[in-house]
Amino acid sequence: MTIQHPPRVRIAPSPTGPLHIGTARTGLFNFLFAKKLAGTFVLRIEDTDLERSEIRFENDIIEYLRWLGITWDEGPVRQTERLDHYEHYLRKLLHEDKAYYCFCSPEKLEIARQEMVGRGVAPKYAGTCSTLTSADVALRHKEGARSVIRFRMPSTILQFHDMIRGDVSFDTSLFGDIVISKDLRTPLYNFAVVVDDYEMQISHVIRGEDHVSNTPKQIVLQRALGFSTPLYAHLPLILDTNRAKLSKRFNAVSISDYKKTGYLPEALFNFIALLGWHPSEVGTTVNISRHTEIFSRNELIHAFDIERVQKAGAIFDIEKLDWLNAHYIKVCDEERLLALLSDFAPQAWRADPAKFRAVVALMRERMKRLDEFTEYARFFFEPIAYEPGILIWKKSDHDATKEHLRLLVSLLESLETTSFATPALLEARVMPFAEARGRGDVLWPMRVALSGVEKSPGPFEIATILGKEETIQRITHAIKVLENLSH
RNA sequence: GGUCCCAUCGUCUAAUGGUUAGGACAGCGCUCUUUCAAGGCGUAAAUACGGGUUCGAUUCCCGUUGGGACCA
Repeated sequence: MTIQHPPRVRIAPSPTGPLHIGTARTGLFNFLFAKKLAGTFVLRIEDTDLERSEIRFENDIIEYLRWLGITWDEGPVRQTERLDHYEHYLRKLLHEDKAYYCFCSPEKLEIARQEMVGRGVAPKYAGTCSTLTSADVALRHKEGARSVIRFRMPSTILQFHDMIRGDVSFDTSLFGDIVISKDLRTPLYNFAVVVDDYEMQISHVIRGEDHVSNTPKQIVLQRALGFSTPLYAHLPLILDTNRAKLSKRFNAVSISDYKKTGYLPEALFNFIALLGWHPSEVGTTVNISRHTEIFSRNELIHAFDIERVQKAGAIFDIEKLDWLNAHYIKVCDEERLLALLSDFAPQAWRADPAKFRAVVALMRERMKRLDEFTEYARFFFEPIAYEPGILIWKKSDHDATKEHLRLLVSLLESLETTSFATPALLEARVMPFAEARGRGDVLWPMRVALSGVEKSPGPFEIATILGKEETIQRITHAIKVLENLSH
């Protein structure tokens, strides 16, 4: 397919909840599509549901879209600021008798619906009010009767082309006369979308698969209004591990949650882009190694092709996200990482900036998420407590361990402070002793004495950060602990 | 229930009529090693099923099964 003009695309989230991973994905694909083709990306806030829309959610959506690096060129445009436009087209449809007022009560409609479902028929409006004259309508309105506006659904087999799935067709007679607006100032979703997409000159509608059945309704509306029809692409859904639409009951679905647990935006961006899409191995100018899935923002933009997106839903696999995140933490700019960690490390840990920096440099290699830093790095900054038993290496015993630590302390005391400058330097000084007594016999208790945990970076890395004084103090303490244990 | 959509390793996917069905994550093994990670090397693992079309189907068509979405 060739695209002649730069496309105009949009995302249209409802501010009824924080930015959801699915909305972010739709936004991301629209963004990639627009950037690739030098098009325009519009952000539209669909806030016509006054009951559920909240400004804090709109702010959250905007904040986290930006955080992810999904930027738009126009907007945000709010539907509540466009009520005049909807009213204009509503009046036009009413005037042309393509829409009509319906006075049927919800109770009666519900009874009719139940009856049709009982017969195994697709429930649809019977058209009771479709024959009302304008005089009837005027009278009912004068009496104060409540009404909605329905669209006269034409009966046709409507076919449209989907950029991802190919041709899709629906029998519109199954829809019945749908409600398009509660009143002249309260348009419903399918109607408002049609007006907005037309007026904003949206050329490609890229949205979730949950909207496929709305598409024929919208196309019929476009035709009634004399609007052109954009091209459609319905993205497969992101699935939970139980293969159902991602739900907040089982997983974190808000982007803000991912930020809070320490995922980097570029990791999420990279990961989400690969959920349901993958660059072609050939035919692209981007250098895509066959052995990596780490792609920069620009690589993703250049390689993006909407027609290559998968048709089937994709399960959200957090393990892969973790792996990507670990990678991005490793290659993150140091100053930026230090700043990012401010949300995860107590202020007191920064009392000695050089020490904090050294700890970060060491721990960044083993973190999958930023929030792990809080736990992994704690022993560098706070008093440690541990089960005395873990000081003893599996192949050693209590007395030997105590003896090794005593000798180690005197060795360390004899060293110049400069020996603690780098792990390599310290290692050169201590290793001969460790070799003589058995590496594990010395290194294991040394490391545990310094860290208080069974799993940690190496003893020399820790000791050089702690410094000579603190190192000796912790080992001395460990010896005391062992002595108390034997009594 | 009706309508629509979908189906390659556990997961994300590559291969659009001809490949020993490739990669990534996770797993497992080895290596490194004082521990845990990381790294390096290696390994296991898939075309849902049944019919066609074709010299040849992961690939095209039909059906079955399974899954999902939407409408309620």
